[in-house]
Amino acid sequence: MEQGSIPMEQGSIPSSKVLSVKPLRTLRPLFVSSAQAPPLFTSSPSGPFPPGFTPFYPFCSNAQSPQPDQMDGVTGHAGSSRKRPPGKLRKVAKKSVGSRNAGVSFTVNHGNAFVRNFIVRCNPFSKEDGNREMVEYVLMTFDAVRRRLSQVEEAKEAPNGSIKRPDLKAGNVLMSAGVRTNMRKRTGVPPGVEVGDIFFFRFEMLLVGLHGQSMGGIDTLITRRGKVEESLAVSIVSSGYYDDDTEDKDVLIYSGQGGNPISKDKQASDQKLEKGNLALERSLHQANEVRVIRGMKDPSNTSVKIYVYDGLYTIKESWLEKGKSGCSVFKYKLVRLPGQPSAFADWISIQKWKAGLSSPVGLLSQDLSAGAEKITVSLVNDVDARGPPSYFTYSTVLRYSKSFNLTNSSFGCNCHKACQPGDLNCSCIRSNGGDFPYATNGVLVNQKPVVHECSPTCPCFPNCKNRVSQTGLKLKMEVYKTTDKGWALRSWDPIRAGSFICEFAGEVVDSPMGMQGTGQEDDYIFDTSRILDKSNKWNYEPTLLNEEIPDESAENDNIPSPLVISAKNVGNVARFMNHSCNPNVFWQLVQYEHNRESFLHVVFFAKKHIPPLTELTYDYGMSQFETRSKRKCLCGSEKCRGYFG
DNA sequence: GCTCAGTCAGTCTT
DNA sequence: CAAGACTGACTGAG
Repeated sequence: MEQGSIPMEQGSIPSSKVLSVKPLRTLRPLFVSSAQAPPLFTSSPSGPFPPGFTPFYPFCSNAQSPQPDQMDGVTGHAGSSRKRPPGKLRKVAKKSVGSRNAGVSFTVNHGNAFVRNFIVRCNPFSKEDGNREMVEYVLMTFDAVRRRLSQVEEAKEAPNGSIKRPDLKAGNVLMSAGVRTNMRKRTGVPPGVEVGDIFFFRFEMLLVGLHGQSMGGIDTLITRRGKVEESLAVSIVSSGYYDDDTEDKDVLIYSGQGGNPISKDKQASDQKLEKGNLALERSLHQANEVRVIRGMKDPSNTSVKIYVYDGLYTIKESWLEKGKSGCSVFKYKLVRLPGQPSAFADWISIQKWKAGLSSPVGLLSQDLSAGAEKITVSLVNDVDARGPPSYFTYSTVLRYSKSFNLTNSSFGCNCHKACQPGDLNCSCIRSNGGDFPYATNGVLVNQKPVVHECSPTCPCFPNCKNRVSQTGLKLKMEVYKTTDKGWALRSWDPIRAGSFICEFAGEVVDSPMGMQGTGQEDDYIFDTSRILDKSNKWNYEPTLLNEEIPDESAENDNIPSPLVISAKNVGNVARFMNHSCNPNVFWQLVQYEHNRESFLHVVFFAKKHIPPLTELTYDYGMSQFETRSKRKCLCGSEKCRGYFG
């Protein structure tokens, strides 16, 4: 498959082989009407808008969204090919029941957006039976609260003592606030959860109704057969705590529960045919569908465990055998039902690719970056016979033609180790409003106008946790060809929400205006002044944690000037990221110094947990002006605006 | 730098 | 209500 690295220098291959690739980006240069206009302005379609902007929102086109169903699966990867379960969306009923009951359940009289949002979404109906939107909402809310609790704990500012387990605390907060879904237990798929979805905490699976135990590996459902009540197994988690056999992608040999010594001074014991084990035995005879969740190590951080929903299995056999401790252990053989999208199987394939035991179909180049990145970037085309993308120079950094003067430069901290969360003597932390912007594992806590990172000029250690975006690519990326959207970007590694993905590298240009009319249309423009739809809030909700709503107006006054970047001739993997109206990635401005001058960077972070081989997309936003170049959006999401650009 | 085993506080369901 | 289910972040040895 490997055909050597793709040419990075012009002239090394015949020009006939440099294909004119279909534009990935359909951004068009735009005029900034007012120098005073805040560049980071975001707004709902109803405004308000700042002076100098004329917003254009083609939201009305939802009903005639040009997204054909047959687009599902065309790219042949997990992200776009997953099938929505045959849902009982019951939209009409949901609306009427929800609006009638919501006010009864929640008589909170807060006028804030979260409470309104919360009442609409977390109505009794959507708590019992979910959908994709509800599942994503619950997961985003959980992680935002968890990140905030983690941030507060690390700064040792926790108001009610220490929070050793922010995941459990966040789970507790959401449970008591009723932010959960699919509470009605069921066999089969909880609506809104998709095969291949990944989870970083047991609580996440509990909150979306995938697995209803905060610790237990076997979840059961009590059923009635005539007068007899009995429990069936509905989902299991294979976590590595017992000796399960997880070698086969379609078969799982699962151990029953119990018998493991809880502490060092306790003895192992024989497992008993009771509780979960009994339920599994009944499910063997009932042959009901059992959800299987496979826990495994995060390949890019082995101290982190990830749970992968691998779809429905049925139990084919059970037996009793002697475990390593010499005690009896129940074993259950589960076989995956055919016709489901691949999930765990992808993880096995990726392992083999990484180990060099096999290659993905259509591999054109081992490293698109030609050594520029610390980790290789694969180039794959398994949809047609064409070659690599058109020529560009791979650069990992943003190139400024002139310095970018920022009025609020602070020129670094004086910390001499790693900067410590909660240390208000650190000027970099003070620049971030006192909150350390990143929590454990380097996840961004909140979106904000600008994140201030420590710089190479700061005396703190290079491993200071406030340099997340400067450490280079950490994820194994793949640039791959789609059938309808040109080239696209995805990761072989799973990505946790809030994780750093990459910077938008390229050349800073004065204004996209220069390109107009020259016939040199630039489809690789990134412009911070484009309007984003922020209806899906990513940040944590202060009212859930009884916190005051912070006043960010002061911070907004210091928003830097618009930043326009072209990645047409120079760029990194970010130039291959496509637009989506329901994206899994967002961008964030990050500022740090170099040679005593401050520079802005556009940095991408994961909005949700992203399974391997899922296309990475972000919202390109809307030009403030009506332009001729608005393009049909091919994102395929339910809330697709129809057009973008 | 990396992996592994050990430690321990922690929360839901039955 | 107590028992039982096992996690996740961290620490220190190898």
